[in-house]
Amino acid sequence: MEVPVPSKPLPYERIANELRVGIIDGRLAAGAQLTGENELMQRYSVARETARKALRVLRDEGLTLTRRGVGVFVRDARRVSRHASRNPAIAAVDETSAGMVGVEEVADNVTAPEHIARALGLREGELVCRRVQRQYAGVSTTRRSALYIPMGLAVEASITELDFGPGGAEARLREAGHAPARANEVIRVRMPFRPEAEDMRIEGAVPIVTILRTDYDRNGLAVQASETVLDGSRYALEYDFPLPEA
Amino acid sequence: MEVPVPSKPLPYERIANELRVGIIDGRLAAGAQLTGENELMQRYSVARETARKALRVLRDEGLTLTRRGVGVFVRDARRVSRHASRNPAIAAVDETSAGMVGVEEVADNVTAPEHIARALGLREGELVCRRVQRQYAGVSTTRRSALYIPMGLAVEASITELDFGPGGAEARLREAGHAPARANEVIRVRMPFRPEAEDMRIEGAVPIVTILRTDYDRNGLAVQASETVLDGSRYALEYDFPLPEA
DNA sequence: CAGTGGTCTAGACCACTAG
DNA sequence: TAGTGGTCTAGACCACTGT
Repeated sequence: MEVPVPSKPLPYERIANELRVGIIDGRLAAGAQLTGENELMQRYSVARETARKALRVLRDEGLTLTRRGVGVFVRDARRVSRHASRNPAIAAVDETSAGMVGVEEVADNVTAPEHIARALGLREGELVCRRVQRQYAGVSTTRRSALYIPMGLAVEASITELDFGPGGAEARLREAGHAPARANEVIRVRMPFRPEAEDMRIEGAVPIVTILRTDYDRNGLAVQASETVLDGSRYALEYDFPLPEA
Repeated sequence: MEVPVPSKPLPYERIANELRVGIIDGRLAAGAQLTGENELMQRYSVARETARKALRVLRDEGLTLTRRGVGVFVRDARRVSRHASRNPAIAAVDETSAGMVGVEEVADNVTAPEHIARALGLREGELVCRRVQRQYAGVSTTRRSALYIPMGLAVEASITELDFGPGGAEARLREAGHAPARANEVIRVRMPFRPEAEDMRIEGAVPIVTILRTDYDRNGLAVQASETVLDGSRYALEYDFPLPEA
């Protein structure tokens, strides 16, 4: 191990460390307010930017959440489970956040984006029926998703713009004999870009999870593909799957 | 929409935006060096900290990687696929990174941590056989994992410390009639803590993925549980699973 | 209004890397 | 040694929030 011993922590590191243990060991519970910049400056005899830097470390670790003009607070680390095999995958909408919860939804027909075309086995430029959803929980968006169905199938299953009918696209596909029998999901994780974070009203340093899902009917035909973006701090993703024999 | 128009971007935002589009549209390819602090100061007539702040935005978005004394560079966004149903789940070790690749491994017997005991259906304080792995790719650790097997099963399957035999624990369990038949995985995403990031030699703002996996034999007995920590920027996780009839 | 965090400056010193 | 990024200071002004 050529790891150099941490020797003497820098001022901002020392402050960050002390605050962090307070959070992790529970002395500072979720929602609790941290010592502010001004008091940190006095208590540790450091300059403004140094106190700020310490607080920035914690925010970058996703431990805190900053409210301008108010203060710095410990984040709520609770998560909602998303079980991929279930329908709907997200059973309960985030109960942790007070305030209104809802889903915004629009539908239209577009030419399939490249990666969606690939997932659905379509040729470039083919039409798909698209439904875009946006889920709110409290003040922030917790989920954004786009569902794509090949145009031919959509027509066959009587799926039209603006109205997927009772039970959603699932039910229509089922009625048309294309009930989804198995699915594939590809998960990617990354940090949101700044404009994106604002759009999703993501606060602090929170990773984003993107899920590209493809559903197949019992004949192996790709019947729908969806792309979902989740606030990574609010979900736990769960999968159940069989293992191959050999 | 009550979203206020961005009006006039702040100096640091403007700099960050210009650099970002350069990266996203490909003018600045992976590995390319960005304009440094000093030149940004002159080119935009801003102070040190302002130029630094612009660069920090990109680093926080996981787009760049900073090498002290050298410069700021565009990250390589390529990922390795981890297919949960396959064995091993990670087919190819990161081909993108030159340099040595390897796995460090130690095994011992310990009392099961609480969440592992829960996953394996053990009572608190029961013994498990543990194997800890650490995978390197180039300079950085790309994976850390701990595998737990109930002591009783480990004995039955002739799994001992320091030597899991050819084919690993899988093969031993199989021979003992406890071949894993299905698995459950729970995925969580978060930002690494500072000490943790140093330990994993994670550079820049990169989310971490933790996977808690439990394998069951055909009788539904939990035969092994594992906890894996991945550098979220380097992997794409893939799942294939059947969907329920109803 | 007082208190909070957000941005910015000008200048200093340090640590690391390469040629 | 020259050039890079990392830390820190002291002070300024702004924007937002609550009372």
